[in-house]
Amino acid sequence: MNQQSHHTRRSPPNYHGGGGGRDPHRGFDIPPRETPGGFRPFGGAGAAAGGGGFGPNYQDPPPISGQKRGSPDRFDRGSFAKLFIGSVPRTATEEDIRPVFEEHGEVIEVALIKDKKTGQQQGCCFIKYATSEEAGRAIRALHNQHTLPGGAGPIQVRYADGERERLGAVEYKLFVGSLNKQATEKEVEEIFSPYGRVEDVYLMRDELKQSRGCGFVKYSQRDMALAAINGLNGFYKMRGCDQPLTVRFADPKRPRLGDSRFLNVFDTVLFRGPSFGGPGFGPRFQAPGARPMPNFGNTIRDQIPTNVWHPMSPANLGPSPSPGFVGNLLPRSGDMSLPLNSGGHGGSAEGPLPGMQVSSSLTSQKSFNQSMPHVGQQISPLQKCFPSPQHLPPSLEQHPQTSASNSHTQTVRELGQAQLPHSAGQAPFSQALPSQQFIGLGGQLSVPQPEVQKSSSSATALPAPLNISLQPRSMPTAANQQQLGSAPGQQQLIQPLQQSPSPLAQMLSQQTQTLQASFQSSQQAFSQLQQQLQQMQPSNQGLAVHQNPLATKQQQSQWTGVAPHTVASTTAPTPAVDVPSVTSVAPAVPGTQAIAPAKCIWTEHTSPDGYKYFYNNATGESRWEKPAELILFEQQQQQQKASVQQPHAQSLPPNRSVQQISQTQQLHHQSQLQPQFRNNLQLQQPSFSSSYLASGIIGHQNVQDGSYSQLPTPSSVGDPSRFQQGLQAAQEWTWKNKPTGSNQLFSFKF
DNA sequence: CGACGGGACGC
DNA sequence: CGACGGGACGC
Repeated sequence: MNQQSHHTRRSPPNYHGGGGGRDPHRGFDIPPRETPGGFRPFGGAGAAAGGGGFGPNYQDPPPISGQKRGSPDRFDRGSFAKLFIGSVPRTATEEDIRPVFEEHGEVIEVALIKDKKTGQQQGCCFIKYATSEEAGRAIRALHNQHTLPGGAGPIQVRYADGERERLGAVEYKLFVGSLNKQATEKEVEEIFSPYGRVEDVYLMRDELKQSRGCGFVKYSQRDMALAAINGLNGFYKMRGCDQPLTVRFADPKRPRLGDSRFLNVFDTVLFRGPSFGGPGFGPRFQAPGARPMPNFGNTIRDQIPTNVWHPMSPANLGPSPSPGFVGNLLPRSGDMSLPLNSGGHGGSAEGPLPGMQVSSSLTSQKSFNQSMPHVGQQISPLQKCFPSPQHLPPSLEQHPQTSASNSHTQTVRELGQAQLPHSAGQAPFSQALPSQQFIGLGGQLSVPQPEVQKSSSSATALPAPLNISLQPRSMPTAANQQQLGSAPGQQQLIQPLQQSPSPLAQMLSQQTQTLQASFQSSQQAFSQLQQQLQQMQPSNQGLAVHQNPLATKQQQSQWTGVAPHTVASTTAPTPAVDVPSVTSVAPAVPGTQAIAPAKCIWTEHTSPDGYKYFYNNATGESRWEKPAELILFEQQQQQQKASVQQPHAQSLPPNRSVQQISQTQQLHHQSQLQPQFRNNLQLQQPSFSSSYLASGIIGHQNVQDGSYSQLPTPSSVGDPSRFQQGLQAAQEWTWKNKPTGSNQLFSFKF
C-alpha cells in the first residue's frame, strides 16, 4: 500500500541503478539488488531475478549481458523480460498498473489478460520490461508487496513462463516443513534471511487459509540455500514446535495434468535426465562397496535427501559432472529451479534450456568437472586449482560463480579441509567459517578476513580470535600462506592428507581439525544459545543466524574430514551445557591445560586393511580422521609427561589449546551476557549478509510481538534455567541426530 | 510428513 | 505431426 502509484508519473523515477530504463552495462553479476545494503522488502519477491546466472546461453538475443541495441523497441523480443502479474483486480486498467511498474524500470508493454470469450479480465497481466534487471527489481520490489487499487491482496510478480529459463535466471527453492502453523510468511522469511536474501516465501495453506505447516522459500543463490539447509534443517525449531524445521531443496513442482505446458517440460526433462546422472539421481548412491575414505565424500547427499520425485530435474542434469559422480555438490535436483518448479505455475516449459543453462553456469568454470572427480578419489584432486578468491568475498551477488565455487569446495574438501564451499561456508557460518575454512588451505584466511573484520567490528566475535591465532599458525608451507593458494600448493597439502600423510600434512590437518572442532563447538554452542535467545526474545529473531550445529559439523566435517562428533566434547564450552557422554579434553577446562584427563573417549585402532581409524568408545562412532579431542588429548599427555611420544602425537603449538580455551571462554561470556551475546550473534551473521544486517534484519524488531497466540511467551529472558534447558535440549537433539549425512561418510559402524 | 498459489498471452 | 498403457517418488 505504501507504494500506490499515481499514474501521473510515467517515467521511472528513481531507482537505484541509475537512470531510467536500462543500463546495459551494469554487469549482471551484480544483480539488481535493491539499494545496496539496503532494504529488503520483505515479502520477498518472487523470483531470483537477476540473481542467478545469466548466461549467455542463448544465442539470439543476448539477454542482458549483451548490450541491447539502444532502441527498446518491440522487436528483439529476446532482450525483454516478461513478467506475469497475478492478483490484478479485474477492474484494473493499464493506467492503474503501468505506473507501478514503471517505478522499477522501463515498461515496454502492459498486457491485461482477458477471457477470450467473455472479454472479462482474468485478474492477471503481463508486463514487459526492457531488461531482466528491471524485471528483477520489479519482482523484488513488488511481489507480494504492492496492492493495486481495488485489489484484494498484493500482486504476485514473477517471470512469465519460460522467462526465467530464457533469461538464465535461476532460483533455489527450498521446501520447508514443520513450520508452526501460526507462522506467517514474514516470520519464515526472517528465519531464512540470515542466509541470504529471501526472494519469496510461500506457505502452503488449506482452503481455509490455514497453514499446512510447510512451504517454500526461494533464494537466488545456491549457497544461500545450502546455508539455510545446513543452518536450519533438523535443527531450528519454531516456537511452539516440537519438531525442528525440515529444510531441503524442493521437489520439482508436481505438474498438473492437463496442463500442456508441463507436459512439454517433462518430456524434455525426463528424457534428458537419466542420461546424465546416472541412477536416477545421484545423490543416493554411493560407491558401492567403497569404504569410507577419509577425504571422500561427504555429503550432502545424505544430508539433503533427494527429493526428486523423478529423475529429472534439469538441474541435475546440467550440473552433474559426470555419471558416477556422487555429488556432494548438490547441484542436484531441486536445487535450481527448473522449469518444473519454477514459480507459480511454474513451470515453464522449456526443458532444454534449464539444463543447458545450469550446466553452463556451473560448468563454465572449467574447473567444475575436474573438481568433481575426486569424489571417487580416483582422480587426483589436485588438478583443480583454486581459482580465486572469488568466493571469499561471499558475494552474494554472484551467481554462476557459486557453482564454481563449489567445485573448489570439493577440491578442498578432498583435502579434508574445511572448506566450505562457499556454499556452506559462506553463509551460515558467518564469518567464523570463512576463516576457518581456509585454515587448512592455508592462506585463504586473509581473504575472508575482510569480511570478518567487517562484521566483527563491534564486538568480539569468535571469529576474530580464531583468525588471528590461526593465521600465524597455519602452516608454513608457502602454499599455505598464499592466498588462494595456487593449485600447486594446495595439492601438496592435499595429497598428503589423503593418503600417506606426510607429517606436515598431518599436522596441518590435525590442527585444522582441532581448530575446526573448537569452532564447531563454538558455533554449536552459539546456535544453541541463539535458539534460546530467539525463544526468549522473539522480537529479535531477525538477528540471529541460526546455526545448525549439526550442519556446521557436517559441513566442516564433510569438507574437512573432521567428524562431526568431534564437537561433542567441544560442546562443553557452553556453560550450562554439559555433555556427559563425552569426556572432554582440555578445551573444557579453561585454564588447566596441565590437567589432562586420564583418558580420551577416542582411541586409535587399526582396521583390517591396515588403516588406522579412531573409535569413540562412548558412541561407537568410528572415523578415519583423528578426532580433535584425541589430538588435544595427546598433546596434553605430552605436555604433562614431558616426553611421551605418541605415534600420532604431532607437535602442535601449545597455543592451540589456548586458543580453544580462549574461545571457550568467550563463549562463556557470551552466553552469560545476553546483550553481548546478541551482538555477537549479529557478528556471526554470514559475512555476506552483512548487508542484510544493515539492511534490515536488525531493524526488524518486531516480529509480531514475538509469540504465537497459542504459545506462552517465554517471560524471563534472562532466566538461566530456561536458557540452560534449552541448550541442553538443543544439544540432545543434535546429538541424536548427528549421524546423518556427512557423518556417515566419515564414520562407519561395525 | 507438510509438497507448489489463481490466472497465463490481449493488442 | 502420430503422443500411452500401467504405476505414481521415498520415507
